[in-house]
Amino acid sequence: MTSRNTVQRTAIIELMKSTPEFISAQELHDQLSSIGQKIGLATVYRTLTSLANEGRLDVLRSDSETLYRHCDTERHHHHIVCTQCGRTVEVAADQVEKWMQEAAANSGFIVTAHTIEIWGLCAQCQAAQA
Amino acid sequence: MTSRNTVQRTAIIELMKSTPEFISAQELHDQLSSIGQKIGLATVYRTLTSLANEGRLDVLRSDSETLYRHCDTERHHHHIVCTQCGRTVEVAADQVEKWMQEAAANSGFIVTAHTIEIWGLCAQCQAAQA
DNA sequence: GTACATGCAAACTATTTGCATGCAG
DNA sequence: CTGCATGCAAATAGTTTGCATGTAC
Repeated sequence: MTSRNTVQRTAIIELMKSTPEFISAQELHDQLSSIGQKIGLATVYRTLTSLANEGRLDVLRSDSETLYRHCDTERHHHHIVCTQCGRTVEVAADQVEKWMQEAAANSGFIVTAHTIEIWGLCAQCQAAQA
Repeated sequence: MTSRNTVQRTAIIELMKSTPEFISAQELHDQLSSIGQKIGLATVYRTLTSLANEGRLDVLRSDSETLYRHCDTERHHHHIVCTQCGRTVEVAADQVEKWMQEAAANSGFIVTAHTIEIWGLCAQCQAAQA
């Protein structure tokens, strides 16, 4: 459960902390390489998986790849992603969360995990399209 | 937009209609093969993708693979999947749908697509676990 | 000193694509 | 007959893994 404090792991954690958007393992690896941080792609994958398991990263399964983002442990939220420009905004999740629990309870289920992904058009792109 | 009426396409549609759970392209291919239906894996992928685009199949992105299920076009709904036994129940989505539109509107977004995936424990598996 | 983390390359999985052939319309 | 659908095999993309080496503790 306690992971070792290696240069690579630290570099990943720091970069994730300063990255507000979701990012793929490959992008992360590219960025680290471009700033001179020598690190193997496999290590990036291993570390991201480990951090996600520890709950330190949010995971988003996009089209064909897995995206990670520094997790704001304070509050749980979801995102709306603009399919045109990629702009992302957060959405508080309290209401849905409650709805889910209730809906599940109706069928005798207990909710243990969930993902909500919302795509749409942001104001700018709506205007651009008109 | 109008697809041709081939034996393979028909076979896939029929099998999907009689399959209540979500199923992967590979499983579908296996089943068709096992009942003597000769069909290429690539065709299964192509047809499933096409049917999903036409809105005739629901798509669920599971762990590392994509699952498809015959779509009940009547009403839009989501699912709760038991992580233990795989049992699946449907959940009407009206409320969440509305919540999403509102939440999006607050940020100037228009919702164009969404996925909601809920995992949990069904009554049976809760009991088995206790 | 010892076990766990890393790097590299090879392996793997799910899916996609190029191209020649078949069959629906 | 004409073009889209198919089958096969090879290609691809993202991710995982085996193994030798490095290093945190």
